[in-house]
Amino acid sequence: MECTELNGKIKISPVRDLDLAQTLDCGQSFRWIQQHDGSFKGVAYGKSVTVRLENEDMYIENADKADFENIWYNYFDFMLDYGKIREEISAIHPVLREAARYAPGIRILRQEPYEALCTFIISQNNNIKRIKGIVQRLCENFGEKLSDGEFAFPTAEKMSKLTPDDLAPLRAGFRSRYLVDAAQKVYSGEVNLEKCRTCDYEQARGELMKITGVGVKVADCTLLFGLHRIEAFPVDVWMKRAMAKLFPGMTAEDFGEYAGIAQQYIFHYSRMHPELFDEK
DNA sequence: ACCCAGGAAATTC
DNA sequence: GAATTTCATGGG
Repeated sequence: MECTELNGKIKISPVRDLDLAQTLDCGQSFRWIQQHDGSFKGVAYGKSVTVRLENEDMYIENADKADFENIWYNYFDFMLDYGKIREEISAIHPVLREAARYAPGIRILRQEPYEALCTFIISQNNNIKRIKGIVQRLCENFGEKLSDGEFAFPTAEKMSKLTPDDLAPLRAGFRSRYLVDAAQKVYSGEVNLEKCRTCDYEQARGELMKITGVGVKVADCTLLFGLHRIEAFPVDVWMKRAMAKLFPGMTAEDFGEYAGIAQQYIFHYSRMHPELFDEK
């Protein structure tokens, strides 16, 4: 994989096993917006960029080679061979093979841990469209304004000094006090996110669940999408239905060390085929 | 008006 | 302890 830089833009090639819509708009990140020309505009790690993919050529506007090496190579998880992983987990179950074949361009992003934590706190008993709106208002109200007018995700330090009432403009409802609690525990060090990257999985879950508003599912999403624990297997309402109907008798452990990637194939496949779950 | 949304806390049994 | 209700908000 080569990265070349030309006037404020980089080109990465060849890029395989990536589809921007499947990856950026599949409910793991809430900050990417598809433009009319098919490209995606978003902010991560305090950088506002526009990303497009033409065959195996990927272009990132407003980035240089250093950004690629420090941020985007990791963000898009380019060190993992998803073709090989897809092949491996397709052998586990024929329906999983079908789900993986349906959206082979899904990758698990390496998002900022604190952002993943907050966005999945917001996600509870909520829908993706409204989650995006709340996250956008959170950034506009409390994130650093970037040079192009976009906003970074706010820091735990900034949010730790707020009250739930300060978050009223987000219209996040009962989740506001959860966000403040998360910010305070992360900023004070009572919850150590970086430790959760490498420690025992159950221990990591327990660490995150010290936060009010974080249960098993939000903890698993934080671990998968923010700390790249790809063995994590978050089970939401869609996954509950999918497991009951498509994988009866199976559990997270049956999906192996790449369970989180399998989960995302299954989640996306299920959402795109709601008719599978009609009638009881 | 009713039901649901990438759940978890609070209350009740 | 396990099962049920409640929690804000918005869209279908």
